[in-house]
Amino acid sequence: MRRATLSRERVLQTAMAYADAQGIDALSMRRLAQELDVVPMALYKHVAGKEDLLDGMIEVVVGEIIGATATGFWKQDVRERILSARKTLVRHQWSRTVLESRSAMTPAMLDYLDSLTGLFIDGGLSVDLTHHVMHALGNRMWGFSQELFAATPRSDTSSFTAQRDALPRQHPHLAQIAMAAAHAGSDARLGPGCDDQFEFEFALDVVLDGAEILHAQHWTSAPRTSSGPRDIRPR
Amino acid sequence: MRRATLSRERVLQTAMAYADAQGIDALSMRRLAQELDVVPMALYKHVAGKEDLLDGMIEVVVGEIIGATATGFWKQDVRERILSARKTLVRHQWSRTVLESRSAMTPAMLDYLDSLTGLFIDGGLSVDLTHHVMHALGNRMWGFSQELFAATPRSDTSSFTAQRDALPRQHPHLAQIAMAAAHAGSDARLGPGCDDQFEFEFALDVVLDGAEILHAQHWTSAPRTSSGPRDIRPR
DNA sequence: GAGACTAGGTGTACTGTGTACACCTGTCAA
DNA sequence: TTGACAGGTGTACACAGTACACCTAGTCTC
Repeated sequence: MRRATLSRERVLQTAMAYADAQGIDALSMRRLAQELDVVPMALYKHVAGKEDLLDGMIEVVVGEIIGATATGFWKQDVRERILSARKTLVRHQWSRTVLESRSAMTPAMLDYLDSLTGLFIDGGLSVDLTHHVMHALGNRMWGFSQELFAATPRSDTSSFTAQRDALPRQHPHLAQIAMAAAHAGSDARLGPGCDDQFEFEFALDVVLDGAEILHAQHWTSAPRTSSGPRDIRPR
Repeated sequence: MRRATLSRERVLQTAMAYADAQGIDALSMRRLAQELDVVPMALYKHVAGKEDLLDGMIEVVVGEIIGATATGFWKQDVRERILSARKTLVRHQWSRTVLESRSAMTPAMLDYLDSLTGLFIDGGLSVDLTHHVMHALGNRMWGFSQELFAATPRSDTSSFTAQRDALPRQHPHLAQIAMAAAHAGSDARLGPGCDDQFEFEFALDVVLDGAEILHAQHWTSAPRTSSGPRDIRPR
């Protein structure tokens, strides 16, 4: 008589669907329970708590990332793997925020990380260089970077237009960029004028190309002088 | 008779000190009020709400970033400015999280952004290239990147050591990196084995060096083919 | 001085959150 | 038949942010 009985699986799936539709902030234990036609505390039989719920959701998302077929070229393989990760994470907007908020790694995250690392090492990069390039990738390895410009200037409604008009005077350089982007993009605002996908790939390629150069130069991390890889120079 | 009367200034300062000491999660309107020997609602006469409080705190932190003295070399200027930002943000650990959670820009953020942009443009980089390089920097421009490896594997206490022992088998590539880092660093864990500052500067330099190369090549963004700057090649 | 205005601290109360804990109930093994 | 147990229920608590009505002390004007 019970409606399709609960399970961790079903809890996670419903939570994800809800977060997809209503946003991660709208997802509370109570709402989720309601969504499942169940009393809030019922969830705790399948999930240790909210933290565990979020961990579980991330686990599912990361598990959805499909591996790339090896081409033999590490750079291309890494590129495709990360763009594939991006596709997955973009389907679930909330995962960016949640992933960032997590402080411990889940098994699926470790798997992804390890396989990505493997692409570099198997491609011939030194362990040393691979390590630092992974750091350089940062969260980009998950398929997103901080879309900083997505943050529009303060929208106090009142001061907004004022600030917008004053922008060229107060922030001439930002105005230049905004206008250039507006020329190629949709409208004049700082954010939506940018092509997220393009920006992402640009940044990704800067890092991968840098890695390739350092690799070709047999770069090795100095005995921690903290001066970085300052030996890349054009020509 | 009133103890040193409240002010937005004092509210923000106290909030920052509290967050510095107790962490951002411990900071609630009620705790903050208590800290100021005042009833919670008193804060709302100086701050519109919690969001505004956080915005204000960020405003102060970002305002603390000191400008660099121009050397005439854009790359070095940018580098120093960002490392200076890093120094400031590192003093207030919580600012990383808060900055990321903000969805709108505050005036101080716009100022910083504009001045950073100016360093590129005044250095001779095209507006186009500057734009994309800013994106490539991402949050690194604020002095932090996602310290991904800071997240240790699940610490279930029980499964932790098990997982640690099994790591070389299940995640051979991560194990390689961990061992290499342990050799140079402190202990064998994935996180603390890394020198945060070094990693940060490495990543920063990869991006800046990439920018320099593209600049020297008179790079220009293709008519949005979304294929990125794939024309950097060693030799 | 007298009254009004006001900036700013107070008190109470409401909604929403995560979750501890005791409880009930249906299923299945012995 | 029994009784263990997996899993859904109900109540209750502490904590969050904040709306709203209130009080109070200082200042400004006549």
